[in-house]
Amino acid sequence: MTVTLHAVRPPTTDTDERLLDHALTLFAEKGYEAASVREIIEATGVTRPVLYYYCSSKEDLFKRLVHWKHDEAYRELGKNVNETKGCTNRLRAIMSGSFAFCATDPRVPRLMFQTHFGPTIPGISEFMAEVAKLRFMIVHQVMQEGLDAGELEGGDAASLSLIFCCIMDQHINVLVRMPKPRKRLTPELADSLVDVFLYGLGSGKRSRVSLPTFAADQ
Amino acid sequence: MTVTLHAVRPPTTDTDERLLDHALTLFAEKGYEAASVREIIEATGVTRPVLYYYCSSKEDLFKRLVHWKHDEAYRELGKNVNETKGCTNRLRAIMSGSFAFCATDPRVPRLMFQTHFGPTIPGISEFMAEVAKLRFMIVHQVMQEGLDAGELEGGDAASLSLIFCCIMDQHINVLVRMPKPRKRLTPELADSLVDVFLYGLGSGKRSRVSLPTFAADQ
DNA sequence: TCCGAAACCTAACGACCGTTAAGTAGGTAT
DNA sequence: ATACCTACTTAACGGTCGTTAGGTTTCGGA
Repeated sequence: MTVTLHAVRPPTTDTDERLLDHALTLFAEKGYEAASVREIIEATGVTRPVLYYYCSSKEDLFKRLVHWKHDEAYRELGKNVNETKGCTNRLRAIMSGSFAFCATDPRVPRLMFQTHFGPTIPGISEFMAEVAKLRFMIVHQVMQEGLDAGELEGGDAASLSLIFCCIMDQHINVLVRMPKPRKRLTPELADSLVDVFLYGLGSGKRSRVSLPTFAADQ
Repeated sequence: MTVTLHAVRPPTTDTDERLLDHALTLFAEKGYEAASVREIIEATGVTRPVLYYYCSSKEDLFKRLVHWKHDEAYRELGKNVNETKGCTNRLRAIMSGSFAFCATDPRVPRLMFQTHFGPTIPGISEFMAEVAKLRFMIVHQVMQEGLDAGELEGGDAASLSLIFCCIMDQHINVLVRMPKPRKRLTPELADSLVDVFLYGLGSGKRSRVSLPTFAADQ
């Protein structure tokens, strides 16, 4: 049981895709546990065994859905970052690119974050941690380059990445739950938040920040 | 149904308190929905009607528990802030005070954040939003004072509070899920994160940050 | 000594959950 | 025509959930 399917299986038929899409809507709205397969198949307009015809279980349905949407976002983000030069610009690309993707379909970040930050669900939480790690590594690499190039200072790449992701993810997480997230997750806000990350919000004389080392173990 | 009990009802008997404490453990570990009343009463060593003797429902059990622990933290935090003068020092007091409280009993932040950021649960999510707002208002007031005193600049009090809470809450949320959170949520890290908030992590010349206005409506 | 409230028990209730056994319509290759 | 695969159907299965009806013990006050 709970065999991880590493192979990505995008939707094959129209019914299949509608099933995944309605699953996205309901999972994003009520969470993995609270959204029942009965609701999903009812919204899609099919019967229950149809779902089990395309997916081996509810867990498999969820993973197919996340893979489907995540790969889309991940490909786009990676491309944007590679086309950009310099740490600051790359951070802006990550932040505004993520904002843009989340603004186009708020269901995706709603599902991602509430599953990632919500209660532990056996089989699901580990999967989401893996998915989140992929995105974190992009940020981590940009931070390391920024430190090596002398554009950043004050801590190791892991600490800096954590702070950056705190600001980015929580803004998405909070704003996407408010009305009209499209009006809130703007490129202007993204650029300003990168500025906050780089220069802070104090009016006083610039001080040298020195974060404690981030210990992965212990 | 779902009548909000505004009156706080702290534990009355030993059994009552043990019930709330084991509920905290299980809610923090598995989440509100996944932790069943059967598990809670089993861990406590009583039978099911005992739970319904002290609480009118599972939802009431949860709210009593959150009130119990939150009031404790809230009183302590408010006292620490009032004893401190100056925006920077107050922010340090909030951050390190929150870190200290969360380090003493990681179950509390685990329950708080996973319920607040997790999937919407009717009756519970609204309650948690109210609870979270109390803490946010403390931060908001300190930010407003900092702006008025000229210690802060670059945005309105709501935007600044959101950024500060992003950094603080997500660090708690992430670190409290890792092993030995007591070793991670240190006063040193708290002070450093306040420095990051004030001065940023860029090595370049100080730039003036200007966040877009935070619109509560629209 | 009797009473009643507080603190507990046993034993079910109905509702919903994820899942599946078994069968069928429709197209396609042999 | 027949065998076969895909895409679906009806109708249940066993399990867990939150909750409660109704009875028992304990014990301080009248």
